[in-house]
Amino acid sequence: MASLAVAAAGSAHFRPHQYLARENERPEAIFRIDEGWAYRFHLFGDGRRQITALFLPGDYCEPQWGLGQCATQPIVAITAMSTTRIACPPAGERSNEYYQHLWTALVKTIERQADWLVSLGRKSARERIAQLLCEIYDRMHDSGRAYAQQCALPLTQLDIADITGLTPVHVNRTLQAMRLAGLICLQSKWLTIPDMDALRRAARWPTPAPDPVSSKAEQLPNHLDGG
Amino acid sequence: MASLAVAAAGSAHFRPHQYLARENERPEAIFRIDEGWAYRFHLFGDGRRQITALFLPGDYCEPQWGLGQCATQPIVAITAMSTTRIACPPAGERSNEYYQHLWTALVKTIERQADWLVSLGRKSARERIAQLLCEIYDRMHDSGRAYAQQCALPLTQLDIADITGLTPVHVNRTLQAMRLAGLICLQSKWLTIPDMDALRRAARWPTPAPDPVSSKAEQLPNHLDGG
DNA sequence: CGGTTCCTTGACCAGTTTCAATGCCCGTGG
DNA sequence: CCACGGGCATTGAAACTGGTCAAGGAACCG
Repeated sequence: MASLAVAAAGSAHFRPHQYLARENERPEAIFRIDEGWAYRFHLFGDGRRQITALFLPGDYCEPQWGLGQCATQPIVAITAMSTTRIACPPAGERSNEYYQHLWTALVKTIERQADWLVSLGRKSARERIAQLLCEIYDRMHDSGRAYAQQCALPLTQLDIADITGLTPVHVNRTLQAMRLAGLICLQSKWLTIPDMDALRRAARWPTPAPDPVSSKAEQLPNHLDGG
Repeated sequence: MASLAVAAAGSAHFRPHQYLARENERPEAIFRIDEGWAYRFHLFGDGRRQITALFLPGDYCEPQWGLGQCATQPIVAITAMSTTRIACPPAGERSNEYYQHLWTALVKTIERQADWLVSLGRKSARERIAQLLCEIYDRMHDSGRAYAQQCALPLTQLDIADITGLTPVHVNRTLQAMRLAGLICLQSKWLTIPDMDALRRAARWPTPAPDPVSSKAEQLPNHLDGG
């Protein structure tokens, strides 16, 4: 994707666990990620944590700042990162190109979050983890950072737990089961997917359309009949 | 909020359970909702369903169509609806006002989804339902449709289940417990909240910042120390 | 090489689901 | 006017997925 080179204003680097933004802070620039990973999260007073977005190389972090919004959730680096700063111009000086570019990124964010809502709301532990790995692989692939069936995966099991809404212990057990089933191979922060289709099936993602012949009416919510 | 009257092009009405959009359809207009409720959802082949967005009066449905995207998930009306159509102009004819207006709506969507991710990933049944009711009340209040401590709530318990990622049976039990606890009063599609603060506390929402004095380091994930 | 972080495993527990059945409410039609 | 039927709410009992607590071991880093 052509990037917003016009507005580029220098670069920024972050170390692991360093904050890219804190809650209620007004960022003065959007970061285009050239290298490294980060995540957005919510932390409860009692220690529960939920990660609500993953930022991979090629992503904008975060496009919604472009209209002068405050950051609503903190963002921290997972790995060392190198990014390009894209200044947030005042209202009068925003080009159509600027809007369209970030708009596209916003829409992608919404779609990914919607997929995640489905995952957290209705999928089993194995399905959630499979979906996460599929999504990560696809995104790494799309940005040219996957090789053969492999890509980097710098997440700890605790991170995976806080993305998928599970406990680290259960993530561990589920990963082991998936390894045993030959679905994945995961060692030293490196992910190998021997059979992508199998993993996608395990994730129920992307969702294959239900067969219109075999799917009987009674197995669907019957108030979805289209009025 | 000033609406995009400029681009308004007639109105559209829907009956309960009628589709506003189907998957992979390219909508020719955005609907500004004047009256009625709708939701976006994902349906699995095996019957599981997850609702990923709720559209209430005053909302745009869906701002992301404004760039010519396809609908990625179907949307159906909950109640009878009346809406105003807002044409999606081709790339060359989009005003800055158009972009800013819908941008704001997109960002709000992202924030609501992020809150929902936290809810589905880390909250108990009671917290999720409390959060849902808080959010609905707030949104109805903001659009001038709440009176005293009350507002309409045209959702069935099955709908609530598919929003909160629970089973209808458990929603029923949890609602009863909340009624018993005096947190809510819910009858004939009408919601009364005797004590908004109590309900907000039950929802852990909006999240009160953890007390910097009493929150010891060891009860927080210790890799969030800011690098 | 010492300390910290992360992974792994076991035993037990709890919140939520599943299955099944009953009853209510309400719109429809005889 | 009342019987019927469908969707929805309610309840109980049993099962299960995933959570909690606890401890040992491997891997990593300065």
